[in-house]
Amino acid sequence: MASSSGTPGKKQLTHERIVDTAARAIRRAGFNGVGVADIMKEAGLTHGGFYAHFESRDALVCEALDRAGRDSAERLAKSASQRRARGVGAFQAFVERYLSDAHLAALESGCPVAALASEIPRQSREVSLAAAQRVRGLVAAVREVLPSGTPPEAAGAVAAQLVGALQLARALGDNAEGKALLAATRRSLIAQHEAPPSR
Amino acid sequence: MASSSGTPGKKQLTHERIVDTAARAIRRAGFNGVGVADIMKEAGLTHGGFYAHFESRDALVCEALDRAGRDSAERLAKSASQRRARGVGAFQAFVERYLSDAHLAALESGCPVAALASEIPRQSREVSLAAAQRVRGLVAAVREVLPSGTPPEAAGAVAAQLVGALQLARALGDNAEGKALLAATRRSLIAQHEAPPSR
DNA sequence: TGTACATCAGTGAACGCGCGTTCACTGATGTAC
DNA sequence: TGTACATCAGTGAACGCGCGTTCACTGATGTAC
Repeated sequence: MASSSGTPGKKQLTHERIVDTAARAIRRAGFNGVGVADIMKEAGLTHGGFYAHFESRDALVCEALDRAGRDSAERLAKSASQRRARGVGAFQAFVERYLSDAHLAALESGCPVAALASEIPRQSREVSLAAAQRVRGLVAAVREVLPSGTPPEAAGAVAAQLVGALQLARALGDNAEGKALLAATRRSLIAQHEAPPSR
Repeated sequence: MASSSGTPGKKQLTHERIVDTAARAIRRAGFNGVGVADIMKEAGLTHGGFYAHFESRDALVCEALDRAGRDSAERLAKSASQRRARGVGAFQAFVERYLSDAHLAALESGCPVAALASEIPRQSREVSLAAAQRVRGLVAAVREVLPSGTPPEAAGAVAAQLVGALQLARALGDNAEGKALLAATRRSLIAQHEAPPSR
């Protein structure tokens, strides 16, 4: 009998590897842009074993969304906290990292909401519910860094601007045009929510 | 010999009907969510005749993007001008219509950028170039209604917020939660760009 | 300690299905004389 | 004016391909006695 809790076990490790691979793959290629066989191959397996790990492709996609959300939030928090250590406010640090040129280029390891948003309403109920949770997670993350004095309802509008800017910039291309849109959005957001005038 | 310019001719009429059908279909179902046969059927034809009208599926998608952009811009302008006739400023009218509950529900006839943005970087070169043009068109439309005094570079950031809000609201569902996000974004945008204090 | 058996993770061929694209054909319309 | 023929828009069967899913099987590991 394997350990039911505690250490992972071989199958669990494989399971996590598949989820991790899928989390990157769906951000890179879209919900329907990559097949079960591709994901398994990328994880170093053959496709036949897939259904020993997941009930369906959709079930994997749901797990992959969770993983992508957690993963991206972690990276973002880490990178933003480095910025805060240099005296930048929490909100500004978050915005500067979310709307960074690095995030523009990092589709595959970036925010899954930005990578997939317009496809969400077209997914199965199961998948779109999991994706809606990622949206709520992003809005909550924004709410936590809003400057004091900003009403918490503003979080949704800010999240919208973050997600939209990354998407429009990516649609324009990872070039001067896209980067200019990102930069303009950074400036707009930070100016709008800057600390009350020091006087 | 048919009229080379002027009146349409039967084939051209059919062509336009296919493009129109496709313009709605790709907004509803995504770039890859609807097949050639489905579109032809919806246009009242069989799929065999498709390649007499278009060189490839991608070629149709490009035409459909143009059509969707023009179509949506027209609706929006019309609806916003009605609002302006009642004394609302151009910027506010535009924002209120773009972020209306009606637009939230009208995926199929709404802004193609909001309907498709996150899929754009994954399309063929041909299609993603056509889609980037739609993004530029939207930014230009925003620029035209920016209140005087707002720097034109702000247009990209505003467009990002418009697109992002519609997408997040749709991801949350056409319900109270989605509508609340839309409403919060309307307020945020209008408050931020309101006419200079009347004094 | 050694043998026999059960379990388990993963393999690879096969299924039914829908896709984009091609092509030989049909029926209606227009033109030549 | 009437006949013969060319053109044209659209039809429907067929192609090769990739997908999600199923399943009989294999080889390694663990357990019983």
